[in-house]
Amino acid sequence: MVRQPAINAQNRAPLSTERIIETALQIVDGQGLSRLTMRRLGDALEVEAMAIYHHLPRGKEQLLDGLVAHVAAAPAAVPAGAADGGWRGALRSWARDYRARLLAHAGVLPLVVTRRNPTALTETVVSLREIMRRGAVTEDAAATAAHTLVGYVIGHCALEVRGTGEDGADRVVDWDARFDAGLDLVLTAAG
Amino acid sequence: MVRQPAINAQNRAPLSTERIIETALQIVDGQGLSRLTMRRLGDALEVEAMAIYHHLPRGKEQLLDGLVAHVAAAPAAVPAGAADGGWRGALRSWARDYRARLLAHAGVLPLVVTRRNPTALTETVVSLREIMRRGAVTEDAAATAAHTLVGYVIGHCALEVRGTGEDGADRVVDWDARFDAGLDLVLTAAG
DNA sequence: ACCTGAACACCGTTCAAGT
DNA sequence: ACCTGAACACCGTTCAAGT
Repeated sequence: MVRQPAINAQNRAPLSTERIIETALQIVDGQGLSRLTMRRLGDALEVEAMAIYHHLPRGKEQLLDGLVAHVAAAPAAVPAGAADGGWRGALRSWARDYRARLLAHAGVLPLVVTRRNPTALTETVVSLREIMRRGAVTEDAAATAAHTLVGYVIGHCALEVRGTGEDGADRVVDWDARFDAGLDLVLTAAG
Repeated sequence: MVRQPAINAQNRAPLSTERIIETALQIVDGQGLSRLTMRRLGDALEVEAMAIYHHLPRGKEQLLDGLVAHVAAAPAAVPAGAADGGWRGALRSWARDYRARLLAHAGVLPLVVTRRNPTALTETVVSLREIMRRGAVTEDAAATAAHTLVGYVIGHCALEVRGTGEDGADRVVDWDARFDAGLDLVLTAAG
């Protein structure tokens, strides 16, 4: 048995920014955003809370920014060649994936919505515009449609996690179907 | 001079739920959501923080719910007769007003997005569906379009306050124009 | 370099007490 | 009925100290 450099004297994996962010996301997903505290995060990492500051000098602000970057940065894949469904199909499947991602981490949605984190959503919007530009959509129309699409996806997810309850208590809303229907409206109008 | 029942012995207007909510909104608009604390709110109301609990027994939770209800509950006006622009025009002007409202109170946007507050958005969604039903849109299409529209408006506002910055540092985005353009896409597709 | 421990200035909330 | 004051169990963060 030679030494294992990834394990320190206390037999624990050493702290890393990535492990901190992932553990924080577990807490948010499991217990909600309000239960994410530096002290609890320290406990989950089996470390004193203050150790976190060594990896995230800006403290909790930086932690929350990291969470947003981790879930909101999901660029769309540019379809290889003339893929089936064309650029609309590529945008549709991106939108479905992105929605699934946001709903899986609904606790961070308020952060995604209002944290001023340029890089996180920027890549995503740029990738959407690129897909449309290749689909021969004019630059202006692509810019508008990209914002419309991202706005729709985020906004609809927000409605879903809130539950608008406009059908009374008993009638159930089929959110999957409703999302797809609204997505069709947006994609049909784009370009 | 007869007695002024609205002024108490300490020469202050008595506390009321409405005055509490409005003062809280002023703090959020002026200093941001993170600076809204019960103690600071008490200071602004010239009262001990604990006095607030007499009017809002559920404490800060109830306070935040009140803020959401105050800014997010804005039903659309049903157009009198066959107004100019028809139902699309009514929805368009509602959307513009609603956006202005959300941007004026951007600090509460994260609360609007994720607080489980049925009544606040429910009235709004119902009023939108009602307008479309009168415009001879089928019930299913109206339900979908209402969610699409509200989702778009909220999501777009979220993008605006974040600032996606996808055009680099110098090129400025005309958010007003972009919102209107996206709104046209959604309204054209609806019905 | 990486982590700890004690300390500071805050939080939200309870509860008994005042008027 | 309405508000106060002290107290409790938490926060995020700084800073000197340990290894």
